[in-house]
Amino acid sequence: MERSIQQLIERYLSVSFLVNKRGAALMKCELDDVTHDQYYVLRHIYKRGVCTSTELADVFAVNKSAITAMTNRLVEKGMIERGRGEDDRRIIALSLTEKGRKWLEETEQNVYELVEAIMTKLSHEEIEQFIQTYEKLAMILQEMGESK
Amino acid sequence: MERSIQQLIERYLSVSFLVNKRGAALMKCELDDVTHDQYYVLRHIYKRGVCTSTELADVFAVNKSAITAMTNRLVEKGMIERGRGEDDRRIIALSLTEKGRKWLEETEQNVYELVEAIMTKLSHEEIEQFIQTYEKLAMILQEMGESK
DNA sequence: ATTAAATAGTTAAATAATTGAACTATTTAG
DNA sequence: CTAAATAGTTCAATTATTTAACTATTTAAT
Repeated sequence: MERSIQQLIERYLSVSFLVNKRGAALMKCELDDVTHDQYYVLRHIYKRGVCTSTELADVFAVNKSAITAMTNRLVEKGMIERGRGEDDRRIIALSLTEKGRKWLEETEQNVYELVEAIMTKLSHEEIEQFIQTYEKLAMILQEMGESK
Repeated sequence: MERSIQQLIERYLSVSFLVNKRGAALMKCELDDVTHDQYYVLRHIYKRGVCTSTELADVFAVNKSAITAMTNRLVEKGMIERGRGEDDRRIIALSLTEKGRKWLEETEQNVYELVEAIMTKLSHEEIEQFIQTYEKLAMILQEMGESK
């Protein structure tokens, strides 16, 4: 393997790990009762309107039983609710409760301010370029996941 | 908050979550018995030669007791060992066993190949720029974590 | 020099995330 | 119309994590 590539990989492994851990730790401060993963479940349902366990399991790249456990906790907390599908009765539609929607909208404000405080230390172009590359990586990973 | 910034934040939250989850899922395939977090503990000790619980807790941004639990498992697996410090007897130096060192060196090969397969779908300059920005973010997060 | 405060690490109890296998209920296809 | 596929749950086990209480050791203040 080429030496310069190897160094890039080494740097990537170290820095991605660091940023994820520290980023999650900072975000946790804004999320009172809700965990980091639960926050992303709520976000996804909010953006979709309704969604299914299977869809969440695909997005999160985990087993469906992990989603069952997480959604159980969110139902207990009164943040989401389950509704049977009309046409296909195997499907259970997950949606935010009023409480869940309100909580998310308020919390998004705080999270946005946190991320903004970090991002604005970089130039607009640098952020834009960074996110574009990140999105390319997301697509590459998606393809690799599907092909397996 | 400015609208374009808000969109960047939204994109960042979505994509960073996706890449982390899917990246971790892909990496797990290479790590047989060892978990994702344990792999990074081993990596950190390998790079440092020896290190302490407190140092790991700082790097991972978790409590020291979380580190105790993780290192216990790694000791059970025969990957690392604990050694009392000579000068300060409170300190316990963590180091890789021969087995741990060999396992890590072999596994790094596979992980590197995995990351390389992803990276080489982007241009060298794009990766370099991406990692540089990532490293800036890491520094910003570090400062924010310290000031709190 | 002795005591009080700080530091390094562990233990224990609780919660959360995750996997894998076995299971129920429903739908689709041969 | 039965067999296979799909959607979701349950259960048992493992891992990661937090918080509070604890032990052992070192540093600092009087």
